[in-house]
Amino acid sequence: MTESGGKNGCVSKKVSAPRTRNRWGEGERLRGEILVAASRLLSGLDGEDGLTIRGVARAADIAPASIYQHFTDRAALVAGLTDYEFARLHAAMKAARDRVDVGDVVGRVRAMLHASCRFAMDNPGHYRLMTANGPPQAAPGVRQAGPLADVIELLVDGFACCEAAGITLRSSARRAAVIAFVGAHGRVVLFQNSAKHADADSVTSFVDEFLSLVFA
Amino acid sequence: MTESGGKNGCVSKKVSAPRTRNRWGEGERLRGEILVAASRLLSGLDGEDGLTIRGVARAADIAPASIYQHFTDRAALVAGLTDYEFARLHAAMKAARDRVDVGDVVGRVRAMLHASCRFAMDNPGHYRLMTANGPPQAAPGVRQAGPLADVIELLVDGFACCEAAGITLRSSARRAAVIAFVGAHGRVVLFQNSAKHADADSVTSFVDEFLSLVFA
DNA sequence: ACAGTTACCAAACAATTGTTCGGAGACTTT
DNA sequence: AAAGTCTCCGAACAATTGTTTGGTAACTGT
Repeated sequence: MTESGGKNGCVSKKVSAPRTRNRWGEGERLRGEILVAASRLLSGLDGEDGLTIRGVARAADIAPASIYQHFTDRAALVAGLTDYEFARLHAAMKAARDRVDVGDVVGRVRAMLHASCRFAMDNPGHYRLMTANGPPQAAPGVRQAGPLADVIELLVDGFACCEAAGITLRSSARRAAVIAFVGAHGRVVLFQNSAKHADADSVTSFVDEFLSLVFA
Repeated sequence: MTESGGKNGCVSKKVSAPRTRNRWGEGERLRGEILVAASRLLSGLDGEDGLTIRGVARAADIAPASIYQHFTDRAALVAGLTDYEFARLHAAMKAARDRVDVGDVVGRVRAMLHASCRFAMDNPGHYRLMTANGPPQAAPGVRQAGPLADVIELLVDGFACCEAAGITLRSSARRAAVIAFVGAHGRVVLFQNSAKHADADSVTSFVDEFLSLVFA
């Protein structure tokens, strides 16, 4: 209770005792820093219960009140963080895909799936947050399917390229994309529930086997 | 809200104002009721944040202190609830399997998967709780793989029966079980994230298509 | 140099949480 | 009937939470 003290809170690292510096002209900047701090904090403790306004403020080394300039609510915060994380995943998959030669169509799909798995395994808390909140969108119809759809669309494109290259799928491209993504996701969840986190490679190899099922 | 009041909480149904009845001889009975109440409460709001000691006590219409006779901690409560839910899932799958003729080996596997999907779709909060807490088992080695392993073993048995009946799989029975379970789980998650919860049948049909991939 | 805007914060508010302690009431034993 | 035990509860404790209000410092335009 009184440990906040006011002057010098005896926290572990940067006490931030007097106060943090200010910046000018870019109010939007703090928003990004808040998101980054929230992301880092979510990495530490993987439960979404720890994602509290005050906790984020502590992680970002700012005052709790400062968050309300950029997020009206705690709900808005987690929504913003969810979008942020989805953007990260989307970017990671895209980058992994573009790192593979354009001719290797199935290699590009595999790269995207592997990137997705790695993202999910590296930050389980984020992944849980992303998959936890889907339907409850009170806003009257601006977006309907959530940012998850964009990620899947990435895979649909990849499979469509495979089809265009003459490779036959055992389902439609969209169906194959859903199968692949869903399989990868499920396997990662299983990985996180297994006691021994020893082999992360087994997950990617599983994904490969999975892909061989939808092809051919 | 101030509706808690203090003296007389004006809750909706049974105010439980004076006090609840007592029972005799069976102290273990309340434990079950607590679990049931917690399960029901988790159904209402699907976040695991709402799973608070006081909330469970409110749902069970008992005093918060009464919980500590059966669960030392809040952690112990959620652990107990997790086990309880896994047992429910296990029982549901087993029952669905046994409802199919013993000769129809693939039908039995399908029944188990469908039961798993239905369970997950009917109670998303429970399912999230189950999949959220896997590894952190501080107890020195009584059980290692968690109750999820039992569920998967059920499927492994099913696929093994398929193999014994002469049906060829595209992977080993254990691998096929993991693939099938993981796919079903992932598909359900996707279903929960899709805005329109319209078609629950599409999930089960997806599972069927999925199964046709591991067979043949 | 003055007002105006931007960017941030300290302190307080009401509410809720986990947990503990000392009892009550119902039943059994003696 | 007295003592004992089992089962449960009321009330309090300290801590933490989301959110609001009223500022203060930095920087801008004029």
